[in-house]
Amino acid sequence: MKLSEGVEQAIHSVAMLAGLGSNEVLPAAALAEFHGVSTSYLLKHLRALTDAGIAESVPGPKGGYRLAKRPDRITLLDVVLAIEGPEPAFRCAEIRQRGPRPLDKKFYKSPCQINAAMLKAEQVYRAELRKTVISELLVGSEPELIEAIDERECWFMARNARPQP
Amino acid sequence: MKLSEGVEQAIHSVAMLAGLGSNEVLPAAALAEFHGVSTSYLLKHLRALTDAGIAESVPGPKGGYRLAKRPDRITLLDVVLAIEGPEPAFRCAEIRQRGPRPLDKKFYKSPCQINAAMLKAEQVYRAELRKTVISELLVGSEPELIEAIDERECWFMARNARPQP
DNA sequence: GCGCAAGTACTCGGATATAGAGTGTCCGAGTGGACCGGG
DNA sequence: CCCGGTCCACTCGGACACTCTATATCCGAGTACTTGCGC
Repeated sequence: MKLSEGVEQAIHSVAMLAGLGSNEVLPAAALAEFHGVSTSYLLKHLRALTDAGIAESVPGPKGGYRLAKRPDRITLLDVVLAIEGPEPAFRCAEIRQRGPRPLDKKFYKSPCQINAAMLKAEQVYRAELRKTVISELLVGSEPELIEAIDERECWFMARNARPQP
Repeated sequence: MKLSEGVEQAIHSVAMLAGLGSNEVLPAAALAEFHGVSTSYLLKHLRALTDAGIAESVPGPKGGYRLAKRPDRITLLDVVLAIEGPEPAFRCAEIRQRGPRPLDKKFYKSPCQINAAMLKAEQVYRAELRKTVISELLVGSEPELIEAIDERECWFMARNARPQP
């Protein structure tokens, strides 16, 4: 059980896009440079976010990415599912009916207890992720840290954010 | 985010071992046959369970596996961690400090909000898995199903379970 | 007949190949601005 | 000087290699039973 690194990149990117002014976009290359990751690889995940309706892309020069929804309407779960896919982590392969003398099919209508327990845990997991929205992520604990982060991001935004007509 | 299939095999195997009488063992080959999976691969996971103190192995002819603890003392989380490893699914690579103009090191003492939120969700997930113990898995909803499963398992046990002197 | 010892069959244990998904990269399609020529 | 057309630079989009983990397999170490021999 391991989430792909793309999830971390995607969440950070979404958080960054949340700091954009209205009618501003940020190119994928800038996001990649800011986080020190591969541009082409990040593009793949940004596209996944676009397909999921979280971000939207503007092609051409002066183009880039921006959020498609308000930051307080995007949950961590939305981003995770966009990158990792909607399927649950635990897939019951029904190995209980693969051995010798399998029971009658009618008995396998309801999922086995193991599957139910695992899925229940994952529902709780997802519910917890659903509680956190992107806009919450910006509030840190220490004022100094917030200020430093804001200063750095603003500096970078001023260099890379581009107004969209 | 995908749990390995070994997790499912391990849980089913532990549940099966829970049905053994005292001083009885079940060979890995029998467990593999019952679930229709590869014997050698299941052995790897059974060894992981042994290393984790969940099961114990008896070598030699008439040898096999049995639980090392009472079934009501083994949680689903124990099995999952034994197979998947103790590391959390979300590993923060601290990409926030990899770009240009990184902040002073002192600011990165505390984990970022994203990491905190993801880890919190995983704690909830684990807590939910901890609630379920192996012995609970045997109780199904429909009496007929329980009877049929018991009948099949007893038949298989009679064929493969081996008393240990 | 009894005891002992070597052989054998069966078990788990660890090291070794293979497959698939995650990771990283490249080239092509599309778009907006810039430049140049004509009116 | 103003307008239109062409060219170009920059963006995203999708198709193509590489790498690492999960999967599957094989061979070796150890043990209890079996069997044969000697006493």
